[in-house]
Amino acid sequence: MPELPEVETTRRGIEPYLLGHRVERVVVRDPRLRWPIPAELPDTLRGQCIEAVERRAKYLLLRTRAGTAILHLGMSGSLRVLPAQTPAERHDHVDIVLDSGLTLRLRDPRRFGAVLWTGEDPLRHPLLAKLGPEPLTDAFDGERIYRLSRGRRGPVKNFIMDNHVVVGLGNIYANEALFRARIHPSRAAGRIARERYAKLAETAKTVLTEAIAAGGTTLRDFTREDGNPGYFRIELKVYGHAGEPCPECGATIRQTVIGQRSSYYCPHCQR
DNA sequence: AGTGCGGCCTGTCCGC
DNA sequence: TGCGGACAGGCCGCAC
Repeated sequence: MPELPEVETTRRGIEPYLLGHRVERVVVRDPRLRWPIPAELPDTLRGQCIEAVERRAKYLLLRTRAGTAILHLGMSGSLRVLPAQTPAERHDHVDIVLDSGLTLRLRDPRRFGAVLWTGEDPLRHPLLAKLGPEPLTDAFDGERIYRLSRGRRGPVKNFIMDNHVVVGLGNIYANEALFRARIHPSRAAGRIARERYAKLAETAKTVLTEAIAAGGTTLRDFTREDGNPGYFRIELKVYGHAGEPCPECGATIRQTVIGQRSSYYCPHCQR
């Protein structure tokens, strides 16, 4: 599923094809995403020039003078840039056709994604207004999460995956960041020292930065039919490695369920 | 306010 | 070989 690094790589991949281009038409083949695609979106977006392609958390923002399209890829969504006449396949739900003859095509088999529209400041949109800081900015640091964590009794893994605390730490990168910080995923968030949170903020930044860099080096050609976003081949040290030896100490990596999510950790390194 | 969890979806994999 | 069922997962929104 697209996590923050994939979304950021997608943003960088599609941006050159969108920026400064006018929307010729919008084709909605299936409006049934997480929320229905607003019926008026095609008419509203048509004729608009795309002035910016931004990302906030895992939302992509296509800014125009009239308003902003808000896209989310959910778990299975992907965006590609194709010649507009390329036949749509199964699960290709939306086309944003540009004056260049290319189209931005959204595919989302599981339809957990979203395409919304707002005429106001998108950062004030209900879905975005209460989000925590971006993980790769100075607003996210150990001090902040240490403060927010006081009194929290739930597992630290749930805590750092909470979008009000920090955005963009999905299941995979939460597992990896906790491993690198040597923190046990089910430890109560409120019972972790300040210095350990400083370390966690640092490892979270590092793992996300590495993943974005990997996305850059393996950058798919977004204009190609097979330019299909997938997992980045960064080296995941614990995620998906249950039963294998820990790369640090050789103990067997364990898998458990925390907050209804698969969690991987080294029982020896992580406390 | 914090926490837990149901629900939305479909492709993939497993066991029978 | 076919088929049912479990599983995966972001994240909203509700219940406690």
